[in-house]
Amino acid sequence: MQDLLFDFISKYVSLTEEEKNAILSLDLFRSVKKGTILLKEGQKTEDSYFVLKGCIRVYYIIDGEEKTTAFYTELDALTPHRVLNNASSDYFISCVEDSILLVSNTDMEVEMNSKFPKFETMCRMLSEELLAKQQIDFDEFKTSSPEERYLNLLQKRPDLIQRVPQHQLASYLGIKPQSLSRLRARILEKKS
Amino acid sequence: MQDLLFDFISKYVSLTEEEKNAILSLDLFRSVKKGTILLKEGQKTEDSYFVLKGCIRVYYIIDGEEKTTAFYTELDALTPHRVLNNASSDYFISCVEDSILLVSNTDMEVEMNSKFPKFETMCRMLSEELLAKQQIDFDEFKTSSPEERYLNLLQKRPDLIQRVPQHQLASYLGIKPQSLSRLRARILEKKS
DNA sequence: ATAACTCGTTCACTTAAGTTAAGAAATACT
DNA sequence: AGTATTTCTTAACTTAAGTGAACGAGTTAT
Repeated sequence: MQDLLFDFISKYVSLTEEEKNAILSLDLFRSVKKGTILLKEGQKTEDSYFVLKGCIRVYYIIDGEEKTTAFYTELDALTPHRVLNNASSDYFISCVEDSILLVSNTDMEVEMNSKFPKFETMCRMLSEELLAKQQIDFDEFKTSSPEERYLNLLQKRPDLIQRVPQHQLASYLGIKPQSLSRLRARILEKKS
Repeated sequence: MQDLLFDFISKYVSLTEEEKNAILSLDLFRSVKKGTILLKEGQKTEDSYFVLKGCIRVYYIIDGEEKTTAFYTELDALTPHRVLNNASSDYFISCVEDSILLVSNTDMEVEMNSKFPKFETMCRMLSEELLAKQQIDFDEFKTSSPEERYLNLLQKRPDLIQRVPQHQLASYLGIKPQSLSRLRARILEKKS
């Protein structure tokens, strides 16, 4: 499990054994049961999550309805929004499956950043990469229809469609569960 | 114009006069005429833009149609996607108005990052902030209808609706120009 | 000044998503 | 096992967005 982490880090910077031990000594690994709510609406957590195994999701409750906006699976990093001024747009983070996560908080990061410049370099590279990826995802979302989004997801993250409830997937695609069912039936019809 | 830049930077790190001069000596300021295309589909520019005055937009051409996905105005930073493997999703950057931009490239950034740790800290903080903001924007987009998106935009960036052509705004909202016209008519009707 | 183009709006029609409701299938509960 | 709950699908109807076409206003070009 630790190897997964260090392999990931090695894509950005190379660590010495001492640095690896420094990270391990922070004791960041955490096992989380399916259904656990990591962050409730209104709470102000500064924790960041890195998924080693499993799946977590971000959702809002708007007019009493759950709206899922993101899924994070193996080797995905979730950095919180840290909503600045607007209090209304609060969200939840919950565990879709039993998962193994790496949990860090801001204080820890600030300390690591000042202690090891390497760490700051990695954080910069990682956020730049996440920003770029998210820009592409956002652009794709804007420029395609729900049906195209579904087909796109089928290509890029086929596992998600299996491991995640349909109604959560639906709002992730920006539609209602009923529309997703219909949309899938439509696609099957076209194929035949 | 330089003050705008240094005021912006001062939100993240404090610079000495020497550091300020180092930045100025890079000669990054650039005046750009309305309609200028800064990046053409297929080109591989590593330039980043920071808008001091004016407005630039990002768009794709899909099936012969322009799809605008982003507008950057005063004090917005545009970092390129640097599409990794997928060549098909290429985009354009063009000038909506006569603008004054700050243009930097990757080489420059790499040099500055290694020379001044402060600069790297600023870049990290900036990307983290941009990432968080974009996550919120993306979530809002996913969880709202075209009409809600328009009303939302009216609140948050009322200037955009004035300074940008309607058909560009439409695709930015994820709809066709005709739908935007209709939607606006609908809203006016409701008010009366 | 006229012609060509772009831009925004409107209309009629088509298509797809939202809504409400009902029922089947799978899961969790005790 | 049997009940309750959640999840998924289907259907009928409503609402809104997509499409194709037409029109006037404003802009650009010649």
